[in-house]
Amino acid sequence: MTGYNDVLLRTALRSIIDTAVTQLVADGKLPAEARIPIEISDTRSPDHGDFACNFALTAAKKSGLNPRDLGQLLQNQLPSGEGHLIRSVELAGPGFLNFRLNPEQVAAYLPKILNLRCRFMNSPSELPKRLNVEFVSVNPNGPITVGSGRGAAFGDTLARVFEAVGNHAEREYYVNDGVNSEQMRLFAESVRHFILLAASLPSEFPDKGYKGEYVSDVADQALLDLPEWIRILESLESPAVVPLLPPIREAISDGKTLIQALGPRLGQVPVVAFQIRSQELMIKRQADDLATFGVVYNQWFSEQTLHNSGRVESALAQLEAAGNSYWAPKGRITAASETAEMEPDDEDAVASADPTRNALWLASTKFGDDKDRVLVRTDGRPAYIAADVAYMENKLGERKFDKGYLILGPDHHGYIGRMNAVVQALGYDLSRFQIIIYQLVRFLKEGKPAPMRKRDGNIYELRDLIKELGQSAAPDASPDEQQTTGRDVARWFYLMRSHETAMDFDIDLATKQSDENPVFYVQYAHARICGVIRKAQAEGLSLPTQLTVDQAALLVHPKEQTLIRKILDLPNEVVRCAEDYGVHRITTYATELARTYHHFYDQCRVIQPEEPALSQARLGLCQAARQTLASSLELLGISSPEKM
RNA sequence: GCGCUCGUAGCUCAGUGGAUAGAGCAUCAGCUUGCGGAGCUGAGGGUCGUAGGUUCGAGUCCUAUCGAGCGCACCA
Repeated sequence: MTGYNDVLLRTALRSIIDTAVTQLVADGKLPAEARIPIEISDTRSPDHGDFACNFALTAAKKSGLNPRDLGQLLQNQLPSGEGHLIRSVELAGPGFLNFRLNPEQVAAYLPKILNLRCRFMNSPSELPKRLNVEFVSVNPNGPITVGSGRGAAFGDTLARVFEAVGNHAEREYYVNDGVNSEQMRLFAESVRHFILLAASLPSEFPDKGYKGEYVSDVADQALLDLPEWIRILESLESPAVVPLLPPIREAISDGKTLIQALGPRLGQVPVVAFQIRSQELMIKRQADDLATFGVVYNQWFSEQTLHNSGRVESALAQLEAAGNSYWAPKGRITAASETAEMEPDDEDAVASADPTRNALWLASTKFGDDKDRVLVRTDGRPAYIAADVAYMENKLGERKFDKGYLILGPDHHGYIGRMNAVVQALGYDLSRFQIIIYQLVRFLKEGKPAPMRKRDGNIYELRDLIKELGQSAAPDASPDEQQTTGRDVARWFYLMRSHETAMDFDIDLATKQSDENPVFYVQYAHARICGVIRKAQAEGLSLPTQLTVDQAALLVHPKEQTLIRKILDLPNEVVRCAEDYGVHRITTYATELARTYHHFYDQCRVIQPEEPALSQARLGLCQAARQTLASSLELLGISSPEKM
């Protein structure tokens, strides 16, 4: 079985050097401490060769030699010259070893790449892991905003990267649908207000209610789908709603709306019914928007099911049994490094005197959190974090994921301490849980920050951004094509920067100058290759899906060599991304690969009837470049057009 | 006040402890009787916020400091 490690040029070099060092140690020329991990790096300029190694510098002290002498020793030990991967080794500067490779040896990797097709494969030495990536998870009382877009693009691409290196990655969305949520009730009351208004019934807009356009959208939609109302009202099992059922049933066959069905009796529909229906509609809207963005979840996990199934209760019992929670009055300060003693007010004094008004606390300071957290409030209702405890137990215990990742926005970094504490309080190793925080993305319109805050009635939604980018970048395209283009541009812009950096997204620039967009530069390279392949086939050349080593050995032109080496680097980049989550490097890589191809194209004519063998070899190189570009774009969730 | 994150070219940002700090956009100058010019070549542009420290070597690691953003609920 061929794994990606077998096609890594760097891996081969590393192993050659490692073997040489091992031999030197065995011969007693180096102490055993000199055996350190080998690093292969790019050279700064072609004058320095193809690859460099800093072994002599890093291992000098441990070997008791000066770097130049150590470099000399290693240089003499390395196999090089005709027939070897390494043609020559140079000792340079303070002790770098610079390698020049034999071109035909490099070209021999091309057939391996072609055999792999577009797929990465798991390294045979490691078992695939079951990973869970939770991201976006905004409450079902608002749409997917352009702010959440960064988390959506990042989380989805990270999952793709995990899969590319051979793991199973499940994308998960946690739905905060707890029926006791005050925010959700307020959202339901807002929707209800719009519906009563539409029915010309008296209604007052709730205090601090939700105003955005999407709220009235949800209200409009809620009026249709009468069977859903039947289902919800029946599930309430309340005698009060029984009289409402017949008129709704009747209206279904007449094709009427809820208003026409109930008229003034609309006011008798309980708020909880509005809460369930508006929540369902909001979740569907979120799922639709994310699907448009290329993000499809394996699991929409409902918080309420944790309460209904008793999992919250049992998780809390588990904490208590482990001694990681305790009952104590309100306002108790438990931080170990205490500076400001809080004076209990009168109400606290009453609570302290009355044990029935104690709250259940998570002893999270035991696990490094800066304060203990309330699990169950003094009124007996579970706090939000109680469901989190059950959810974490469900992920790591019940569903047994090897590792859970939680992607959060910059406003949530306060969660790190408490969530890490929850994991440990449940008895799990912290290595099975990782929170990744992405930084703020600020949208500029006409040079000013574009408003996108929830509940200000002026929400900038992800769907708007996709539409806007698609229309301006492809004004003559069909709506479907515009949507794809908008998605491609948006995902690229979100992903081209490190998730650790706060970035500005200048919408005017992204729309006006979309022709100059780097995503088109990369996609154009792919389309150009497809054009060359089409032309070659029209001229009777066959597209090689396989090359022999002898055929590939013709590819010794510097631009061909650079292109092959760049192609071989993708697995290396992907592995790094899986390790440190820096998925933005894929965009950098794709841009570099596209540029390297354009350079090759400029100097190496592919289709040359008088040179059939070379044409075939170059066509094989084109195919490998096309595969690799398409793989990179696929990791980013961006399309690889064959024509533009 | 405590905590997290970030300060790199005019702008937006890359940058595995390594050699002369890079790309895109913007500015300027060039390239085509040939496979897609949405391309290629070149030029200008930098006190890597500041000051110490660690080491053979620091944009990168540590400390301090200045500046910016965000978070510090019996909300979810």
